[in-house]
Amino acid sequence: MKPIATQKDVAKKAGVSQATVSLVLSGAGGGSIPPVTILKVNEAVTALGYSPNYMARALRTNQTMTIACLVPDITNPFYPPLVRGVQSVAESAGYDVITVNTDGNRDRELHYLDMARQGRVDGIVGVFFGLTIQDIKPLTEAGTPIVRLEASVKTGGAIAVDDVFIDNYRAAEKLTEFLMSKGHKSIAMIAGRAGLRSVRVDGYRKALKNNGLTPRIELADAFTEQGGARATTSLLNKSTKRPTAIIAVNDLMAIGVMHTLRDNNISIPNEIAVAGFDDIPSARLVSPALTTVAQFQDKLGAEAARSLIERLNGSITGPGRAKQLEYEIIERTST
Amino acid sequence: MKPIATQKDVAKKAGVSQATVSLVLSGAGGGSIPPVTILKVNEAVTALGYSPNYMARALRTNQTMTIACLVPDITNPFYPPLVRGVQSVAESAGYDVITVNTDGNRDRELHYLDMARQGRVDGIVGVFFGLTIQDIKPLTEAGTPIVRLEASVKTGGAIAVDDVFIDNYRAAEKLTEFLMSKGHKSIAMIAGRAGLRSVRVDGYRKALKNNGLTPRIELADAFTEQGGARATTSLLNKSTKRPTAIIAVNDLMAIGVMHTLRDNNISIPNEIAVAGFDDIPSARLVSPALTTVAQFQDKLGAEAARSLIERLNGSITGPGRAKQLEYEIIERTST
DNA sequence: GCCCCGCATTAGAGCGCTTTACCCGCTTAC
DNA sequence: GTAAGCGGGTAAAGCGCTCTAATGCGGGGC
Repeated sequence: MKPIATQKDVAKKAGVSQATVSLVLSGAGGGSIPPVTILKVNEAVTALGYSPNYMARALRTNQTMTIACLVPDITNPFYPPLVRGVQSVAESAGYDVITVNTDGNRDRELHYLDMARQGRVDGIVGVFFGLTIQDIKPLTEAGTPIVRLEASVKTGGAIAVDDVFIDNYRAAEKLTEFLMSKGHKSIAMIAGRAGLRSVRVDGYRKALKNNGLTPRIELADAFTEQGGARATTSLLNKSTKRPTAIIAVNDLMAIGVMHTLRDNNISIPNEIAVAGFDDIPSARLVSPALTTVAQFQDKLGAEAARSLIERLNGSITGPGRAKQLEYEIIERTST
Repeated sequence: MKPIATQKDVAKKAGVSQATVSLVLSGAGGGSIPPVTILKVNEAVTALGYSPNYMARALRTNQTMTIACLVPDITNPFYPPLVRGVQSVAESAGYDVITVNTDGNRDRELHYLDMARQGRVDGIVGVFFGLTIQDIKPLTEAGTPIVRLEASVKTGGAIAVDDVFIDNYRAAEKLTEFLMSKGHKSIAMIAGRAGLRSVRVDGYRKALKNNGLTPRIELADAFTEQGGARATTSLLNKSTKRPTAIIAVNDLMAIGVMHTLRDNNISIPNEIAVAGFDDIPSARLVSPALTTVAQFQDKLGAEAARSLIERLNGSITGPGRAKQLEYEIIERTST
């Protein structure tokens, strides 16, 4: 078990002081260090295989060059591209990313916020389900930037929290309008009980109302394929006339809808059209391929990381900014 | 911008020395601290909202309570469950997890190995494509445990590197045998050029050879749906007789195979049966549902994390262990 | 010959924490 | 009467690094 070399070891080997080693390595000598010294130090560094102790540096400089990325659940196919987006931007700015799963649970979200208070990360970008602006405020006041990823218009206002969002209200409205433009007059929605999906329900409602149609909302017990399937069964069992189109608040549920319809020998899209949200990879793979609203999660993550880094390097200060990203309705064969 | 409270601040507020605060908080007083002092300190802690500085503690103790998890690409649906498995075990042992994408690139893998040399993480669990045991050796000698996730039998031997693997050689053999038991005599395989998949090809070869059948391997240009689709087109265009079954080395490619077959009006599984590897979520969702080999990535990750933690807390030392995990052939309607 | 200046280098403080060694005032054992 | 023991605490060292202030030194100007 051989010990790891420190600057002190390098200094001894190079015949200079430890301070000089630090100066050479950080490049902060301001040009006052002659090439010969630099050479000696570099030789010693490679000879000993020195690499700087991250903790010591972080303690001293109060900078970790690390950011945290909080997501509810990495196994939900919506999030990996988002995480990747964050990572690619962060990395090219020299930051590392710690990704953590919060399960959308407030306590866990708070726990991970604490990472910043402990000086463990320089900033946080995340999808927060349970946290309010009040939870975040103390952190930003202590100088830790935070960027939120949101599913609807939102702003931190005077508080220095940036928001990057996709206007799901409008997206749902547009998707509903799209179906109406295809001639559908009876459009049902499969929704969940909580969370960010409700703005999608609101947008759907709005679109129907504008056209004098009545909404028909079936609540699912989970945001999963099974949840969507069960809700569809219950919808079909109702005595009222079948809708001609069903929108699910996410693709996973929409796929569940499709399975149930197929089990009931209902043809998609001839008898009932189906659409979802998120454009997860499976959406393209099911048959018929699912019409959905792409959210470009990678861009969302990248933009959030960019915002955070602007705050970190101080090129942006002041009150929270809100940045809206694009969505796109991807028309496939399920409608 | 109010400064974050330190132990010094707490000490002042509680009217004790900073050392006492540390003793109380770490619980290391050995019972020699009277309840009244503990109370005073705790009151001061909550009053000031103190939380310990992670970097300072890590510098002092030389322990980060963090492990790194290296995966090639988090957006590949194979990996998120694996990462989750690692995280859940690590977290319950008090460790945090840094997940990084290496793109299967050796330089990036080396770069992230360096995180351990910098004292940034206590240990590493990962899927290494480019690294050899020689790259890893220096680290283990410096006392940093490493656990590798492998796709075939592998062992670090005398070097203290644990391996957790799934015997894909046997898995491929079994899957091929399964198809033969269904009466298939002409079974093709869609493979990729590199990487861990080759043991799957070898297993397939072995099974056919044992039964006097000849392998038929079509190389794809990428381990993706498109790669599988293109390889299938090229396979179908050959003048030789069509196979009655196709195995792809992963599910993504198998789904590509299915699309191409459908485009050519070839019925699955009547004319050609299809099978894959990995049991990604989409495998269940396509139609017909894909027969595949489940690898239980969550268990794989959990087991690896467990191994690593045993090394970290010193309950295991000595040469590398190799642990084999189960796989299971999931029969669905595509065969 | 003396002073001053700039260059190269270094000593040293200190980031916040853990941990060891030790102190103080007392009681108890011999 | 002296030493050892003990409960309750503290001072201080030091983890590896950054960075400021200070040092030594050679040479040019007077």
